[in-house]
Amino acid sequence: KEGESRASLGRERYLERMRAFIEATRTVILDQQRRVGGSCDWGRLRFTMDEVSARAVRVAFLRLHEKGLAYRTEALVNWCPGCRTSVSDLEVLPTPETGTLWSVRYHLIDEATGRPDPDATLTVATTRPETILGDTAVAVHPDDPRYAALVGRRVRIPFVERDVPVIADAVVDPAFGTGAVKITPAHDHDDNETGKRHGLAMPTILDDEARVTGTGTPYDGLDRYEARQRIVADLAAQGDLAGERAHEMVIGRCQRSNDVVEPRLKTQWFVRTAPLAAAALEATRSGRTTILPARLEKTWEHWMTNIRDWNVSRQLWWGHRIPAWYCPDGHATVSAEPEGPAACATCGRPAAELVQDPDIFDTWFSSGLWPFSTLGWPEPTDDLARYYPGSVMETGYDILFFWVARMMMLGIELTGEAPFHTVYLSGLIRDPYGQKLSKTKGNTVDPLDTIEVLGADALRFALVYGATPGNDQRFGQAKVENARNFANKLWNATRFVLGARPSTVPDGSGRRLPDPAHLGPADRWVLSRAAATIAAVDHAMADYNFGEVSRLLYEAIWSEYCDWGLELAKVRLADPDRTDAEREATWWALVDALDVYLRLLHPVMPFITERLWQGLPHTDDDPGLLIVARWPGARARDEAAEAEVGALVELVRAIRNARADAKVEPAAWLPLDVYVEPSLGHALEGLRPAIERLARARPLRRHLTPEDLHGTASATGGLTVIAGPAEAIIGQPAGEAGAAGADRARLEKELADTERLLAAARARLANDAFTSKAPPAIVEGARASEAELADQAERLRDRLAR
RNA sequence: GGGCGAUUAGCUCAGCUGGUUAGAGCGCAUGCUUGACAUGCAUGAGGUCACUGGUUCGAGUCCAGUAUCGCCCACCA
Repeated sequence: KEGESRASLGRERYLERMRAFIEATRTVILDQQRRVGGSCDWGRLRFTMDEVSARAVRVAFLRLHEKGLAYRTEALVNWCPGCRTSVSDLEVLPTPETGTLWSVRYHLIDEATGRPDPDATLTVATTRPETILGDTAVAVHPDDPRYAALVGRRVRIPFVERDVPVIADAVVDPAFGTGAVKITPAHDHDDNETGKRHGLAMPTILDDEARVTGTGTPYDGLDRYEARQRIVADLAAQGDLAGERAHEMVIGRCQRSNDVVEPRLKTQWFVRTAPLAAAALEATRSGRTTILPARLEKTWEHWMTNIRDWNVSRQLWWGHRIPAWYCPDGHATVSAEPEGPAACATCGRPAAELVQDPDIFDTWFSSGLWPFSTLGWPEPTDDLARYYPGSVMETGYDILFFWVARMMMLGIELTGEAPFHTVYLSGLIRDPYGQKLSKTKGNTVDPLDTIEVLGADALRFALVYGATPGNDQRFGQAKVENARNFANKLWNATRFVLGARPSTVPDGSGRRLPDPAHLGPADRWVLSRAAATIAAVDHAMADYNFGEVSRLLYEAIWSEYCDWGLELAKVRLADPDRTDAEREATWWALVDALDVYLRLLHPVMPFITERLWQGLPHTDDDPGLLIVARWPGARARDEAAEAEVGALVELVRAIRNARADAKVEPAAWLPLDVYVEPSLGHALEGLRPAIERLARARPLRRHLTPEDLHGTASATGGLTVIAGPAEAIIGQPAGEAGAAGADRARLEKELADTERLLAAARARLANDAFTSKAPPAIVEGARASEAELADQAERLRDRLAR
């Protein structure tokens, strides 16, 4: 609630609030579930706070501690004064800001008198003057001639009146500021390292809320920023402020509270990451775990090789409490038992005298155990044996380090096996303007709102459709609408198929496969395209290319199955010349292909495919639920049928183009005749009714021969169409003249295009380098293409000559 | 400072190991109450694949460099 914080509530009321929150969340989820239907076993869906995973956390920590991989020490940690807790390196966000760089004069100590020399000064540059109070040295670069003589001398720190040495350290950049750096080992990561190298004292001068403390100066009790102002003013007053200027810098802010993080010395628990990271690296390098996309493996390598020890202590209240108990002498005992150890492991003091660490674990510590703690680890449960290690971890690349890295490190250490063989990293969803979704910007999308309007399948399909591994995608309503339209298309296609059942197939009859003996070319084409789609989808799936999977299915279902398959089937089903057996075969082919598509699409659109699939005829051994139905196996394609229908598609498209070009009334049914080259003639002959229907033409009583094919169009004022191995003449409706000229112009343009391509093809083939160096298959393809173009050009010329 | 990604149609994006004329959706234009679907159908316009150079018979694709945008990592006070 607004205005309530961990600090204002106190521990008990805080925890009470949190429990209430979780209960409320649970109510919402249950309510959703009730609306959607289905059931949920709450016994198996537990928050990680419950006793099962709590035990996993304690045991994990105990094991790490026993191996010396968890240790407690005073070290510099990132401290958020707002949250009053330490945070991990990853939770500190570097934020560019304009600050001030002040130059401050420190007075050198006159070695003779032991007093500061009023005239001899060393000027240091700092963005944080308040930390002067914690300075224990001034550092210069060892090779800096300006300061060579000063190394080893002492300067006086103002206000605290402390004398500190001038030291030489290569960390100093002589070109920055004055080339002299004040060293505050307790409040800066660099300075801390320098301090350790030189054995400097590390006085802490800021308390938990970032107020100055323990300096013995009047600044004690002031907030850090107030102290900064006062110190700058006081330095100026006493003439020791040498200058100030604006300075672009990067400041660390707390991911949660946005407060400026202060490095502080704290006694905390750490996990030694070097050996864990080495094992995680070994897993990826050996290929036992693969990171996708592969380029992110580089990032992973870099991070894992530069990782620092992990501070796991948090001074928060909601979380797994660290299972360490301390005796009055400060000995730490780690125990996996909830009530703690019976006695101090070091000195044997009884449990009654021990006090548990008040801190809790970093949330990613327990999350890092998730792949096995959820399966009952450390108990050797059946679930663990069966489901660990897992297979694929899918998550956004933004938590590769936060979560995946921790799961890998802890998983390998505690179970001996990497928790998954593949890490698939998806991109992030951005808003339509490319902005990162964020609550503060208010550009977040509630999926439930989208689902309410356009459906869960549409949302899911849209997200998968746009996904390329590791690449962000902009997300807008339009994409979901397109996916919704696709769902609608699928729905209607299924409705059509079910409604087109031949009367000779009894309602409710079991599933049958189409009888090959009675299939027409269009039917064989439908089945062949389904076979091709199975292969393509399998291939894309194996590559984790889910975007490609959805694109393949969209294309196959909409542009092939619906646009041509169903249209061709309509003709055949309505054709009085076909036998019942043929109509049945056609229908069963439609059902079969639809069944395949629904199965393939199910992972991407689970709800609608399930619903539609259940309405299809089934065999006795179908499970009745698509979600557990078999994935389609590989099938043979029918090259001949694909060529035949391919030619049909080409011809029909050409006819439609010609009609559109000539602006023939769409409603006009033109007389049509088709001449097909003998090689394909027979099959297209069988598809004649389909061509007529799809081209909106009606049959001519007399079929044309090659001889009178030429001449008919101009004679009748009709249109000539030449497409691949087929030619067609469509006649003008009576009373409409003038198309002959348009027909001629169109054919001339087509001839020009064809000749341009033909010239290019011939030039390529005339190039010896091409024919000698290109692979034979490519050259063959070029030859075939050249022949085809030459033929086409020849026919167009012939046509125009008459 | 280091590393990585992106740059393809007006917009959002595909384009797998280089191979004939570079694709989709949306948008746009024209026309359609086609007995599954107007959440649809048909047809069309629209691209020097950021730039420069290189490798190759052949480059959106490979290499080098440049520019712009973005992300990650990093101890410049």
